[in-house]
Amino acid sequence: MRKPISPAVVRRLPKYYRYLRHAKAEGVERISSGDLSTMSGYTASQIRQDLNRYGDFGQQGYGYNVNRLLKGLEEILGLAKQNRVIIIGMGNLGHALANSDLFDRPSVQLVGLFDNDEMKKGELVQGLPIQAEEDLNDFLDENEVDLAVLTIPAQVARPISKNLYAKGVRGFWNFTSVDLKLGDDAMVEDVHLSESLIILLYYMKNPYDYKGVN
Amino acid sequence: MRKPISPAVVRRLPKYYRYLRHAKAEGVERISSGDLSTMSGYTASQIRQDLNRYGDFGQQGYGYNVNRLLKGLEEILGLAKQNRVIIIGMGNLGHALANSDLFDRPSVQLVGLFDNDEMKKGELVQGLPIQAEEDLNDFLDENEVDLAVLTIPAQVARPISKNLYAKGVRGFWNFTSVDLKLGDDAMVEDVHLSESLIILLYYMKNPYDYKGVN
DNA sequence: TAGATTGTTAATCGATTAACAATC
DNA sequence: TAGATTGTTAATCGATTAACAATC
Repeated sequence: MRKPISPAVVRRLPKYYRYLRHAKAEGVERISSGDLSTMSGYTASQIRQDLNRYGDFGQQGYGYNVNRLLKGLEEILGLAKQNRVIIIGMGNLGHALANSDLFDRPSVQLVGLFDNDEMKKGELVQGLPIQAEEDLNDFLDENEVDLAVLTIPAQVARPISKNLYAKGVRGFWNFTSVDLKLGDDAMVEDVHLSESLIILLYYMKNPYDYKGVN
Repeated sequence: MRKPISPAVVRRLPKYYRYLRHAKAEGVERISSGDLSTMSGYTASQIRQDLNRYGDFGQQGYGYNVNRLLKGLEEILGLAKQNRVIIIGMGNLGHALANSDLFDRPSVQLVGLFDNDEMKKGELVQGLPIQAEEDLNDFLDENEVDLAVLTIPAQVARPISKNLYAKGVRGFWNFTSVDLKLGDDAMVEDVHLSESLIILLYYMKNPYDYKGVN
């Protein structure tokens, strides 16, 4: 099997995807690594290296066909696949995510919302009723769930995530400030807002260390 | 002046801070790089390298004094300084952030909330009234603002951020899917939720590339 | 003192950039 | 064909790890 692809590369892929969608929206049909470099700030060399790991999307003397590369990236990024998603914790952040456009793509389909607050039970968000957390296990037994969004308090993050994992959930979008400890086949993507804000404070205090975003 | 510190190091600092706070909460008074390694998954060697860039927090044969290192990190991270913060865009996400505990620290003080929806004008969130965006310029003229949280639609991100920059704001916590183009002395920290979710989908599709969080 | 653990240099590893032949 | 631009190797750069002397 091919060598694992480093996180550095993986984190650039959604950016390439975004720039390409932008180019396409502007009617661009073909694009060179140089063009993408101008848009993204990455070097053309790096962009060619990155894309070349995944196949022969380019053509010498021509560049990349925008549609073809977009299709390729959608396949690579897993956007072609459908994932069934639940949100655990319907506080302000859970509501914000449920109501955002993040789950408008077919690749991520919201199928359940859960909160342990009895008052919220039955409230409709995006057409889905908020369910009690005590109903979670039954729900997981009866429905396939691929991905869980964790917008719960830090104290309950470990036990709830372990339970979800035991019930077969393998994708975790983790908004809690806790490092989850799950099996090797659990995929965890952290959004540590508190750390992100602290990093901004650091650079405001130490602008000398700031290299610019990207 | 010292060599600029790489983003890789900077992004680990808030984690060290979190682990230390956790250790302190459990009554730990001194801690070795080996202990921190167990907690964080980073190598002890790397932790010593990182901390050593900022001063002599450790002591041979003893390790690090938790309180002393915490104090040091607070200073380094800019948590000792007060920053005046406004949120632009009081949709679901703006509300969620305003109501979160992120702004409970003295280092980040919420001083203004803005939204262009007339219906929201005057609504109190955390004791602050939501103001119309047309009042933003006056507000910026009369009040010092260090940091702006951008929870606005992508289309208006560029002009609004440029305006804020022109009025002296230098810290930008950017939740839009747009790369801001501001002066070199603007510090931008992006939270690209859409990209974060796509990265999770990528790893769910390509678990072989996943190295575990941290 | 003996044991523990840091500070710091040197070695290694990996990621980025440069260069250019291949080729459309 | 001439020009453009990729694919890909080699060179460079930077970050991580290993090792161990310093020292508490």
